[in-house]
Amino acid sequence: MPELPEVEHAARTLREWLAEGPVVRAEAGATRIFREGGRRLFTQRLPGRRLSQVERRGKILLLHFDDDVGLLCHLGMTGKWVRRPASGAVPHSHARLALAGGVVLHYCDPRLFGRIEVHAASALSTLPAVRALGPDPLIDGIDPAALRARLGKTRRAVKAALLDQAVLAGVGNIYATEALFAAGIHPARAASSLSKRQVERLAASLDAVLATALARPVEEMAYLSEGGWVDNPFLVYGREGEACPRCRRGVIEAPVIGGRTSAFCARCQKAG
DNA sequence: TGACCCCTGGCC
DNA sequence: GGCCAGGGGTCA
Repeated sequence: MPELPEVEHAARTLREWLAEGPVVRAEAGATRIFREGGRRLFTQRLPGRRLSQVERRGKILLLHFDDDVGLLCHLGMTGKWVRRPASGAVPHSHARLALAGGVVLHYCDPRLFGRIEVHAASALSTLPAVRALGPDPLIDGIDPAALRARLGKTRRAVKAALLDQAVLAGVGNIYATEALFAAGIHPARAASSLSKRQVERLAASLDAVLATALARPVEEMAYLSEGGWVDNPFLVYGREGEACPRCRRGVIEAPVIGGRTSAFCARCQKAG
């Protein structure tokens, strides 16, 4: 999926699109995107509602509508919202919001790993899935001391720990990989073994990597392009076998850590 | 804490 | 035809 920068972009886009007018019709396919009862609530509660706010917490989108109607949307791996000027066939469209004026917003998700839930808008921020999230780098900032406290609790690989949404909300496989490279930390290092200085470097690297991604033009955001990105914008992610862009002498290795493909330069990122 | 599973599509 | 994929949930 989309990680924090891509979900933030989705939030900004939805904010813009939903300002065009109230929902006049809501349709939903019988897919597991909706958990029990969610599909019926979606089609019944959304019509007539006007958006008041779009929040992003980590990789979770929270849409607030009037009359206390709320949506929680997680894009999973391949979920995205697309806007079409009129109704018509859109591949993998599982939910639709037709707006006054004829525009239709489609939630498309080929792999069906995403989810949409209907809740009271006033209850969105206290949902268990939201409360379980750690600090959000964009909203709360990354406090090195707090990050160190959380990483210090586990001997898991630091790469795996960074993917834990209770540690930092919104960081995913790509940006964890890139930040560890920027900080010169081996992804398999035990999280609790990092020094104060290393965690400070990691916090700064996470900040920088996410800021760079947020500043990237929309059309270059990886998850938006149809067949992957045209030019891989990352330094080590997806570059197995290439020369290290920093030292030029190491070769990028791509081991699986914590069940996900990582990438690092063994010369720049010592196992310690 | 790691293995496995959920799905489909794109690429080699 | 097999392998891989940015998500997370569950189970032992």
